[in-house]
Amino acid sequence: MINITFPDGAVRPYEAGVSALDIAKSISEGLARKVLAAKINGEVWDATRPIKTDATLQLLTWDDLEGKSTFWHSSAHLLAEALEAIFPGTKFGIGPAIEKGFYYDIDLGDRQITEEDLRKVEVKMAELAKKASVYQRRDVPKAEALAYFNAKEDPYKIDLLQNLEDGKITFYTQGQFTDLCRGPHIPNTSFIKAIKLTSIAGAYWRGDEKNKMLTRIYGVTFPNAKELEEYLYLLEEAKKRDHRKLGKELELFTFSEKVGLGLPLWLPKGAMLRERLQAFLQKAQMDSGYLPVVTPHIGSKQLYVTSGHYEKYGKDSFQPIHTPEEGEEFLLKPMNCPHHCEIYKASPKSYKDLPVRLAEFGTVYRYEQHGELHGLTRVRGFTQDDAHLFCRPDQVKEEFMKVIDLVLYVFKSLNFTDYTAQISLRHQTDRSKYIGTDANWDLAEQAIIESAAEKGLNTVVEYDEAAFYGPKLDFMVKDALGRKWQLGTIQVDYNLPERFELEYIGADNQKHRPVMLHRAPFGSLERFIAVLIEHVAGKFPLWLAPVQVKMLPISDKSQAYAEKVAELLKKSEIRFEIDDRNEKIGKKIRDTELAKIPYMLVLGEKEAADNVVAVRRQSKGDIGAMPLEQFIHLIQEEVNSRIAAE
RNA sequence: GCUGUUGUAGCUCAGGGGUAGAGCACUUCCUUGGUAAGGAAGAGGUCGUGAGUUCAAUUCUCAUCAACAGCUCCA
Repeated sequence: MINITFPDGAVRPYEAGVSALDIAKSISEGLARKVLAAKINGEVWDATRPIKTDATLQLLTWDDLEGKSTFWHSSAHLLAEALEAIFPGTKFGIGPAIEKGFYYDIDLGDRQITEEDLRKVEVKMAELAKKASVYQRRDVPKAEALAYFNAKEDPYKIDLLQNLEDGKITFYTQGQFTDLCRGPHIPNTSFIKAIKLTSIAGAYWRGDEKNKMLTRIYGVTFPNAKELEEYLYLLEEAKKRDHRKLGKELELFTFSEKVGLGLPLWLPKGAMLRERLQAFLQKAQMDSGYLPVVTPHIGSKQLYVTSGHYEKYGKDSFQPIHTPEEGEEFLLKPMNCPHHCEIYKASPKSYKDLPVRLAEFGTVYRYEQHGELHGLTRVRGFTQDDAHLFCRPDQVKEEFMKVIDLVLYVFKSLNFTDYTAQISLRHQTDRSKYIGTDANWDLAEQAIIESAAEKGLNTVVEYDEAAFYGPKLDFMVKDALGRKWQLGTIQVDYNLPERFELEYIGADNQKHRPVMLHRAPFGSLERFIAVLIEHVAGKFPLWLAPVQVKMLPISDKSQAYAEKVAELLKKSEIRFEIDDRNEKIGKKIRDTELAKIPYMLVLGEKEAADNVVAVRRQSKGDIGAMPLEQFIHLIQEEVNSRIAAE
């Protein structure tokens, strides 16, 4: 008999050789039907694999991340089985689970696969899934494995086998298909109820462009049809919310080939949105003791040689700007921090002056690879809501906490309620690649961990993810469609104070080196606005909406009244437009609704006579007539409370 | 940067070896209309750019640029 420890701490005896599935059955049949895999002593196993020693057990279902990835990995095998049935002789690369689904890289020889073929493959997969083929695990000696794939003439699997140790090789077979695979897999194919092959793409073998290009088929599967429907709905919704599409429709920004790739042009409405966001953060920063600074868009190359950025990124960046003066070279600034270091140095600092918090909406230029440019999320010129905090080592934690507060305030104000924080620390053992003393690193890492804990953040710790110059905390937010985006970041830096020889005079009258914190709650305005557009589907909260109110005169008889109302709105700093086109009211309302403008005022002779405005709220409809003062009050209330749209 | 797909009016798109079409937007006129599309007329395009094949290229071929998707990258 062996002892199995359950997640709740309960320990129960079982026959040696029992499987997780057997154990699930002993609890309830319903549970057994849901089990996809199991975590045995922290390792994910097949639910059917015999357990021979004492172990801790956690059953994995569709609700667990590992359950899902096992499910999708098994689906990749099902895809392979279907492909082999339809296209005999297909060579297989790798077929892993990914964040949302799975893919399989295949070599079809001279054959081309089309979208229509995918539909056929889906049908075949569904047919094979119904057979409830068991995923059979088998240990295979290396020689036998090589012989198998030699016979199958599959060069990719042979390539994979070269790197595997004899005695640790396993095959999985389901139905007619056998694959080299570490596993684990779901009990049988019948769990896969809903199948969607989403796209075909090229991908190099082992991700190396020197290798052959394989065909990659992406897919996603679900344990029931409803989840697939939801997934398809989200895909469609994501398409509708795409910031590139909405940016064009709502006249927020554009690009011009003449101006250059990845260099966004902000249209008046987009610029208004940007300025509202900046004003919002500026106010919050002012309240938190930040000092605004302004620095130029270029800087001497020497500045970046000093900072070390030139050495690290110089070749891959915009090349230096030359001047008529021989030997002078300038760089478009890729970062604001070196400039800010020089501002810090402009006057001697006492320990009493610290922390010094320098803030700037600094526009930086980075030569992103051509293929990486994407809407506003990856551009070559963008504005960081940057700030650098210069503090004493003993102030790091307190400053960190304050920055966390600021970031959370920003998220809350913009209605991002679901976020996690990733703490990126040094490699656990290898410390060779980091700059700064161990004592300072320990201090900073502790500071981050403690502040995150004290703020009650939902955190993930990642080792070996720190920058060479210091540990960091990144905020990942989930948008309204559940997609994750990395936004704000807080980083500790020991490198730049060293390189720029920053100092302060301590209470001991000795020179000391300050610690620097980089932080950006938005990250970049471009990227943040892109995420915001998709999060709110273009329906900005009133406090950000480029146009808050659209006035719709019923006919030109009401034009004068609209202009009178306009005067008063202007005095109250409300952003409005008048639709004075020769159109009927229904048409004006429709166009304004589609432009996602929060409020409409329908103004006719009736309103003029009663001295009121007839208010209509975007996507809610008519909310009745009221005196103008009351409407203005309503707007101001909504702006001040930063209520989210809808 | 690599691979694939695409490039026709401001936008969304149809077409196709004999120099172009729709809807929306725009202009003018009629209409002065009450809570999601009133009517008519008009204007607007070297069919991404360059070269080749052809009597003839926007259409076919090649190159190039850009967008999109994927891969690699991101201070």
